[in-house]
Amino acid sequence: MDLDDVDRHLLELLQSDARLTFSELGRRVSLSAPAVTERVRRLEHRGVITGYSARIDPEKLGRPIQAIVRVRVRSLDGPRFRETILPLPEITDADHVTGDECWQLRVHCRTTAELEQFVERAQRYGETTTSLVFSSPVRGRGLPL
Amino acid sequence: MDLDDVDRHLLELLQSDARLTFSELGRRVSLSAPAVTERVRRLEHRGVITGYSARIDPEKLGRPIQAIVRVRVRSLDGPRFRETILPLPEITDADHVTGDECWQLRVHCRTTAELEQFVERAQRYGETTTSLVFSSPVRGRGLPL
DNA sequence: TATGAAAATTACATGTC
DNA sequence: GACATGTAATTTTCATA
Repeated sequence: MDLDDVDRHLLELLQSDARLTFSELGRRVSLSAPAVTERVRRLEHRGVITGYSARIDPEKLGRPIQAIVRVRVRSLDGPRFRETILPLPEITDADHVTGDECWQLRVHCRTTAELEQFVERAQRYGETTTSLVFSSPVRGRGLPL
Repeated sequence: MDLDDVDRHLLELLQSDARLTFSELGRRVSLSAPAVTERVRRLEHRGVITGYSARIDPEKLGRPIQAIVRVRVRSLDGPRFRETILPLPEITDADHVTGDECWQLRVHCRTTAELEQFVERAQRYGETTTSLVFSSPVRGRGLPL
């Protein structure tokens, strides 16, 4: 995926502040704004950059309970699990992984009662293991460039 | 954290595209650009918005191996684990959780050999369980508003 | 590099307590 | 009247052909 040093620099800058203007990016990488715009467009187009998002504190949105729920989904239940569980809005991340606890979900709930209810629903598709998150010292840290 | 409907609307818009201009946000929520700017600044200042970041495809950066590594860190080793493992650049997320597998790490490696090396380093602090990520049907989905 | 658009800043209006 | 929150007008900066 031949990225040159300037591309990598731009990715690094956008990873830490996605709202930097093209002009500002240009200053930081010593290029004109149009040149930067073109590079960023290309990075988007090639799928290197897949989007830009605001990070929001779940607590401030009234969802202080964060948990990681692992589910040993029985193989026949896979499709139904995907259809009914993955769209639930309290899920922010869902990974399909190796091992027999084959799904791993990050959920953000308003209360422990809501978490209990979520786990009960997930349990219809297999055994679950739930860990409450105390803290996340690293969250969405940028990849090295 | 009293957020009104406009705040929620702005958060939703910025969650799905953090590069929208204030003018564009203003159009979408039927408010003037300065009014929107003021609201967004307040949301940032109150810590509701904690930042803006570009999402980048790890594969396109030459890191196709993604894994979730759980570590049963022995309590005395906690501080050293934080100091030496958490800063490793292949980690994008680290959660401290309940249960005896008390740390959960998401790592992105260039090769399985690199993952092996990572796991060996982590193992100095306790037993590990590693799951390779096949796919992540939900990644960083916005919270409901 | 030139243009039209957007951002920052200032001044002023409105509504609520 | 004081405060929060909005609009309007102006200048500077930015996006883009």
